Amino acid sequence: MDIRTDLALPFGRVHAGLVESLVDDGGLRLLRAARGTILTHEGDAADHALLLVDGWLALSKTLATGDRQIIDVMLPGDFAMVGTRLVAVAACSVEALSDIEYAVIRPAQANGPGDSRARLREAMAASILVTQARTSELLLRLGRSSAASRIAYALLELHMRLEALGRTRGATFDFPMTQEKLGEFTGLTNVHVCRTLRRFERAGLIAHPDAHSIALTDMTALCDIADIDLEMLRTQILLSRV
Amino acid sequence: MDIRTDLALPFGRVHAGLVESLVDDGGLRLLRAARGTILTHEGDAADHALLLVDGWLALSKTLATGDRQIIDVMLPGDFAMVGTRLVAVAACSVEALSDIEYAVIRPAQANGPGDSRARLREAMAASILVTQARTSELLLRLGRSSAASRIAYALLELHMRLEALGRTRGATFDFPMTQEKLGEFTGLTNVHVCRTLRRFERAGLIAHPDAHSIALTDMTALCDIADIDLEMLRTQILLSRV
DNA sequence: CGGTACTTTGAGGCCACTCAATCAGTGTGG
DNA sequence: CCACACTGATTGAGTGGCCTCAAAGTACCG
Repeated sequence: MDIRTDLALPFGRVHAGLVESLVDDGGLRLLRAARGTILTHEGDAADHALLLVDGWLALSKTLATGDRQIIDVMLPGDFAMVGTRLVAVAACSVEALSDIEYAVIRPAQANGPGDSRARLREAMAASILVTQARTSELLLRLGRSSAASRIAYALLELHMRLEALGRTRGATFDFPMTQEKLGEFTGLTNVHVCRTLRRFERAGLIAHPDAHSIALTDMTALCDIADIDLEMLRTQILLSRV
Repeated sequence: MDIRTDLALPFGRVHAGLVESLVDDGGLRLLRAARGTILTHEGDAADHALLLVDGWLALSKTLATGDRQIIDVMLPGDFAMVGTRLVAVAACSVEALSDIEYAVIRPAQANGPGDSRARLREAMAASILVTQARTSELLLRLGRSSAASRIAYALLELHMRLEALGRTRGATFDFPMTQEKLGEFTGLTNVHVCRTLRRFERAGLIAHPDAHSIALTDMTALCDIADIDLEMLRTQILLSRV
């Protein structure tokens, strides 16, 4: 299946085929990276954006103590502003959570003339706003919610976003993150993530069809734990009110 | 608010006198609100932005349980995207932390022609990026830092931003937030904020010249606790490397 | 088949929370 | 001018959620 045509979905406005037309322009070149690759270290010189075409990717920040926090998980079709012209330094590290396919977007490319460039700018702007909404929501959870609530929220958010991309099989989806990474995302230790997931599993809220998949078997209960209004989440976090 | 075409390309400096020239244009009207006023509730219909001219203002989100998290504190000169044309619903509540003076910016106004409008769009785009940087940094702290570290960080960030505005007297500045609000900002209870502040005060890290001011009397120690690189913070969070 | 990365489970400890009482400051109406 | 209400700060006692440390267990891969 060709992911690239799905790019339009989360925004409702970006036309299918955006990536193809940009590639055809000679403006974008698709790159690959293996799981675990760190594309950018925070603090590196950077004034570009990334377009993730396939796979999962994490934006994270690190304290001097070495503790890391994932700021946002990017899924296929998402943009990330790694650096800007104004501050040409990467604010976050960028790490591949799975094998990925992506493109680097340089300022000159986004600023170029032509219809496909204009659509690219629109898609980037929309993505920035959605990223901000997701980050705010995560901030709320980290500040105010229990471990169970945060993990339930993370799972539900990812399921919902993947569903909009057509990458779920019912309540089941591929989940390339380790418990360690899920801990970095939810502000917990890998040990406590494990305990919480096992608890969910014993309670019948989730299941592990195989090692790299997860199934949300009782989404109502999970929503309850996560303190989520699904409809609200869909419009605000996903922009999928089309 | 249609900033989409501008968002892609950041973006010059905000010129002094921007507000004045906009007001003179008749495009903006200055409004006032008293401390404690909630300008917008999250979920309200909204497609406008705010420009804070004077005072402090908080953007916050609330869980169904009633727990609130302040996402960002706005200081004079800051913009907040309350809603966008794409998602015409307020993602955050907007509350005055002090008596404030502000202006509402409607999409038509920001999109208008003229040099001052163009500068307004630039300033808004820059402000969005800086807000995102601040939010990410806060997220890192909420996920990974102790109470003392978070509070030290909050105080240092606010001092630094106020200093850039010329609103500090050395290490001292007016601080209109209650301990309750500081707790909402740092993800702590008012009780624990109190304990931590008293501990700082006894250790000589901060002082209370009067009821509504605070002095950071040992900034080096505070930076140490907050795990901050001051220079890094200045460039990334403040954009003041000029 | 050894090595490595990841998961799982137990034991124990600490940080921040809750509940609760007191104190200080500020404004308000009689 | 004082009594009262109300908001906010302070401090104590006790609890619990999540962390740390540690040891097995499991899956994958060369």
